[in-house]
Amino acid sequence: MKYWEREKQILHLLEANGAVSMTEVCAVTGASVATTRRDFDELQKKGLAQRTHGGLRLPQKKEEPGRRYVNGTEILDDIDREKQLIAREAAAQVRAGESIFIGAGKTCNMFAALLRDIERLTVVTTSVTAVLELAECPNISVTLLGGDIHTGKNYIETLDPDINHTLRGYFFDKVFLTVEGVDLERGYTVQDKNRTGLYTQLSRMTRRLYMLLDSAKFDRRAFATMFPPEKACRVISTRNMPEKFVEFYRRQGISCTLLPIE
Amino acid sequence: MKYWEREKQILHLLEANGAVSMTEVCAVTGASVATTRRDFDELQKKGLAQRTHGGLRLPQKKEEPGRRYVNGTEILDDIDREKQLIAREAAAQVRAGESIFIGAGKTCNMFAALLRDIERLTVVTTSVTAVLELAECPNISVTLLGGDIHTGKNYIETLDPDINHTLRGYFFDKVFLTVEGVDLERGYTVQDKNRTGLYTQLSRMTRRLYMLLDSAKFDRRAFATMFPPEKACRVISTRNMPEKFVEFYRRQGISCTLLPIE
DNA sequence: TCATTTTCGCTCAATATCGCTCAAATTAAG
DNA sequence: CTTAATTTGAGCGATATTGAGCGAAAATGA
Repeated sequence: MKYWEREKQILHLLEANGAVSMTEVCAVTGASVATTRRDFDELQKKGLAQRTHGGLRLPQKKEEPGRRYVNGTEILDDIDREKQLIAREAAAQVRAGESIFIGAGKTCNMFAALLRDIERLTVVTTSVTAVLELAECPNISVTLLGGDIHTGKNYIETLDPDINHTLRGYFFDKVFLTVEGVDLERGYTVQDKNRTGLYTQLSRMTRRLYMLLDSAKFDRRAFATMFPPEKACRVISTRNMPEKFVEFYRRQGISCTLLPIE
Repeated sequence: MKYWEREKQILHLLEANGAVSMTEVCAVTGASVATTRRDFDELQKKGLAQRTHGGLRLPQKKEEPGRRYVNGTEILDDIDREKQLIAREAAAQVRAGESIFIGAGKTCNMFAALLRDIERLTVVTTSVTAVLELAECPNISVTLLGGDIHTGKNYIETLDPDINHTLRGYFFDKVFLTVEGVDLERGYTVQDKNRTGLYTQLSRMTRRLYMLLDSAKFDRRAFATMFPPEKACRVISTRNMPEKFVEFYRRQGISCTLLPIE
């Protein structure tokens, strides 16, 4: 019997019972204890199981800090479904060879995860979680702007009040941002005032500023105002966008993509 | 029998069972082991299967990009056990209220994960993976230096050739670094030359420069030289450190902690 | 606490498989 | 029909896997 057959059987037993004994496995696979021991070593080295005295058990999945951000693109509710649709539409706008900026937020994480196959892409971001989605892509050059670490519910970002020095000399084909709220009087608002400087600067460094807005953002006001709603060049949202916003963007001549909810 | 016929049969068997043995395929296709071996090579080169000893199996489900870095503190082998010991000893050196720098590497990730309960800690780092370990700690102020993203086997780091501007004005109580290799003639060496500038600068910005060295580092040379071995203030390693290094550090009067392997 | 039993880690020999080279066979081209 | 190119099969030393034995460490039970 070959190794992969034994491995399959062992893992099968493991998933069924949560743990298996050495003798049990030997009986099932027909291999000697020495071989089974080596198999256990192998499984442990792969991180698929954990050795104990006389057997093997499933690795206890510890919910360590920081771990949860790695599933920051999971779809958990209806709003997340909207975010996913918006992210997909945004990713369809990106072409090979472009230079883009990605903001911080769950929509932006989802967006980043969809860019992996685009050739010769240059990405600049303040989102540590977006970096995780793209770090291993050899076709993508990723630059992370430095600063103090701030955590949101679904993302980690860097914030630097003096970031504008670093940005000098850059130009982006497209900039993709999310915000905490949009309001027709106050405009786009975010929770952290240190973000307003960066985002305002970015709006001057590109000709295509995309705002990614799910329906939870409308008529909400966060602490700090960034810029008025007509500053965005393009808005990507869903058909859940309130009528008065649709009306407003249309009057301002701002291209507004309203995706159908499946 | 032609190649594509065998290929079709092999793939069919693979999809049915998840894996096939060499002899099994030989029996079915009627070809010799040498030919079957070549077929296996071909399938692997095309990415349609993965070779193992004695057979072929389906390519294991690729874990999503970024995911693997989140388990960047797992202990998988003896060297990792050393790293964990070294990280624990290093963490014991850190006091509440201090300002420290953490380098990039698996040892540094483990080290960072052990700092979560220290009060009023200020951490500066270039390691994105270390940030993940500390991001959610309200008692720790984390600053991530910006730059281009580079990935190692167990870590993600930022590299910026002009980083020294950003560092101006900082002072660290302690700096914790790892390297790719130590050599008595060449000193500490790293793979990426852009790291040497930062690390050399750091050695001037603290009175306590700790080098975290597991036994895989000794007598290895990486591409770029940083600084001579006597530049470190303190070395944390294990009793596996070769005698000539022990001797060297002792003669230089460098404090050298050699942890017992459990 | 101490003795017994099981399990562990290690080494060593036997076996199977691998990678490689070279000759034979088949196919393709002139 | 001849010749070159490709594919196939076999042999051989090197490497990897396997199973058994043995002393040490760990779990078990009185």
